[in-house]
Amino acid sequence: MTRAGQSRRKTGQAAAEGPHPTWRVTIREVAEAAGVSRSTASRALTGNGYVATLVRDRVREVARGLGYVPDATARHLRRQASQSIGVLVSDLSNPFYAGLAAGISQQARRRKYTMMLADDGGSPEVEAEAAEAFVALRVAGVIVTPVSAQISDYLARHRIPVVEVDRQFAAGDCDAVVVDNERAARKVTAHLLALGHRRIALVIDEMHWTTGRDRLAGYRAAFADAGVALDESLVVSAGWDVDTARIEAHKLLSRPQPPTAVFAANNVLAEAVWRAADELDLAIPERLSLVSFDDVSWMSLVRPGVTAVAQDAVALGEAAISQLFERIQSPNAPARTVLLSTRMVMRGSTAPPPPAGR
Amino acid sequence: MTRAGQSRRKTGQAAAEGPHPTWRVTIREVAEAAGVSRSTASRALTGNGYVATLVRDRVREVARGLGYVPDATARHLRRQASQSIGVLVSDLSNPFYAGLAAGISQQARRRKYTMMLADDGGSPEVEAEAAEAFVALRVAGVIVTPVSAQISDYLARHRIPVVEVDRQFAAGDCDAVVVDNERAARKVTAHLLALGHRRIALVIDEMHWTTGRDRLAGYRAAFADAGVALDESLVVSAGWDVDTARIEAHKLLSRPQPPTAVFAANNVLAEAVWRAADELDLAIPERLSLVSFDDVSWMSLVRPGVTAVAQDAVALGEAAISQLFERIQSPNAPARTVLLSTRMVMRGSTAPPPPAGR
DNA sequence: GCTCAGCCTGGGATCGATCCCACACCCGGG
DNA sequence: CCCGGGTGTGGGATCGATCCCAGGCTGAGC
Repeated sequence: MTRAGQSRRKTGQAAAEGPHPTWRVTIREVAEAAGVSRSTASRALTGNGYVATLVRDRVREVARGLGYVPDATARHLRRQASQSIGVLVSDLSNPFYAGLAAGISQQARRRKYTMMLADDGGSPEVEAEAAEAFVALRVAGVIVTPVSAQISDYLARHRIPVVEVDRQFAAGDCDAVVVDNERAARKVTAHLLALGHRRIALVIDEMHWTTGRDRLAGYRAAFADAGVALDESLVVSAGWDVDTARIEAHKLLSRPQPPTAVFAANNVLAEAVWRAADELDLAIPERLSLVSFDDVSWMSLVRPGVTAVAQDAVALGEAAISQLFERIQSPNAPARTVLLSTRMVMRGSTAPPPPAGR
Repeated sequence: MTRAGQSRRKTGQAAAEGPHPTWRVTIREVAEAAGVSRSTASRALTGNGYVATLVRDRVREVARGLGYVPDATARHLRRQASQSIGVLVSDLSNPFYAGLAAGISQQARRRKYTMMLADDGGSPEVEAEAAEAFVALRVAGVIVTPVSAQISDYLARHRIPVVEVDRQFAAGDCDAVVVDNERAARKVTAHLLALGHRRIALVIDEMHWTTGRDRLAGYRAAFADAGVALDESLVVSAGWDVDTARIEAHKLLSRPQPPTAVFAANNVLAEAVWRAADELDLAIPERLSLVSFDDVSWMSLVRPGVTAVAQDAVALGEAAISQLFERIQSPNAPARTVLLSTRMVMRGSTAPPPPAGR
């Protein structure tokens, strides 16, 4: 068997070599087969500049016959403009990020852009690495759920348009698409307070990024609104993955004075609390009320369903990409933050606290 | 404000222009700033060929100072070898595909490859489009969950290594990583038969691809093994998304002679059946037993948990990528199909049929 | 002193597509 | 008859990085 690509045809040689050429077809082969110059072939295929209709059709026919696919690499190098965008999320296995990526992917395709996707697993080092790869590839723009403040700045220094989604680090310097975390958190906390709960725990991952900070602020604000004192020991940092969070939640729920309600700051934490409650045989909502930020499909599968703040991940992704394209169009417009609305989905996981818990 | 990139520096001019250059730094600027030729700078940065240690360090220092990031586009064009792989899945919002992508992404990063991801939504046209984009980008290889037989052939014709995952269309001509669908399906069906079920429905999406065909075959084989006659009307094509499948499942479960057990051929269908059973107030497992192919997280959150065939999507992705790299290394080795094992996870969703249902 | 090998550097071609520019041709109007 | 505008084509430079090759230099061996 001949090793593929071993023997490259001499340039200038006739290009007719059977139905399946030994080597990748370039515009040169197309031009030769059609009996025109590379320039003419290029014009015929791209549609830029004058070409006789007859010639254009012939060239296109020949190109199709040879299975010619223009080399995007070469085109981008010459045009100095790439047709791909970079997308950087924290965890593809999390349905929220997966939905985000799905939305972006769909819209990118509609605009004839390809998507480079990286998953940083929440690590700033990996994030930086991925950003460098995007710079190296000269992507047209990047959509990122940032885990460090440096990333947007780094990309901006390299003149790559950036849109931050979900979280926002470079407010004012960089476009962003986020939801009103504070407002939504305030509303669900108020809901629990209105039901009569006083010992409401907040299970959260971090409290410095916009998501964590604002959800915490909303939770606090709801207490202030209701004139209820807040027990700071009920704000629990529970880590990033289900397993560690489950252990933390377990501890929280087995305290001498356990909370009567839990507000989980995202879907992973909600899953952890759900599992912990199950381990401890704490009936929801009779013994424990639960609300979640981020509505994912399992929350409507379990009984009772989990009351949650729904943010449409797909819509978030779509908004991010349209923001990105606007930015690409007008690089010097002032930075803009788009605020998407959330919806509170009432299900069965909340009820007044048990008498003993008051 | 000056429009970015408007005024390009004359080549040959001194490169020292403040901390943040107006334009993207190329190897030419680095070379000039370090007082060497482009060739030497290239050798210094890549480490190929002779460079004096002193010079090398100086060039690297300068490059770092200028924030030089080599243009991957140009490098690939010259080297005729790309550092990205293409990944094409059917639906990123489905946790199975998301997990697959996550596994691939992680391993790709370890090998310093970037990942182009496309989501074809199950459409052969979109799949073909994406494949063409991958060819245009001259990716080093492609991992695909195929929806048509043409795709692998098309990519192969363009000399791009391909690995089919989950489903397999081009058996023998193309590497693949799959699970033993028939065996697993046979086992879970046998489990239901052993419990005493006779009216066991198979809710499935399609029956021509390897996944559908083999799961169906396994289901059939289990009946044959048990010497039980199979009611063909219990094999139901329920479509691709939760909503249409839920409607089909609803119809199935409200038949005059409903099944006492359902084998759902994937996680989407299992969700649909679960929801339909809930709508009809059919207690699981008392009135209806349920098993699923594909174990996703909600199946251990609901009560009772869903008995399922677990296939590790992340591991599948990792196997696919290592297979792909072997293929890139030795393009002419014979095609290989890797069979990953599955695990049957017993939970509470199966029980003997109700007396009336026998 | 000369040669030769090994070290080190720079010039220029190259990858594939694009695009500017020069030029050729045709036709109508002055 | 000549000129100019519109149409159509090809040559060659270009994008940025790489890499082959020629050639300069040094030092050791004869």
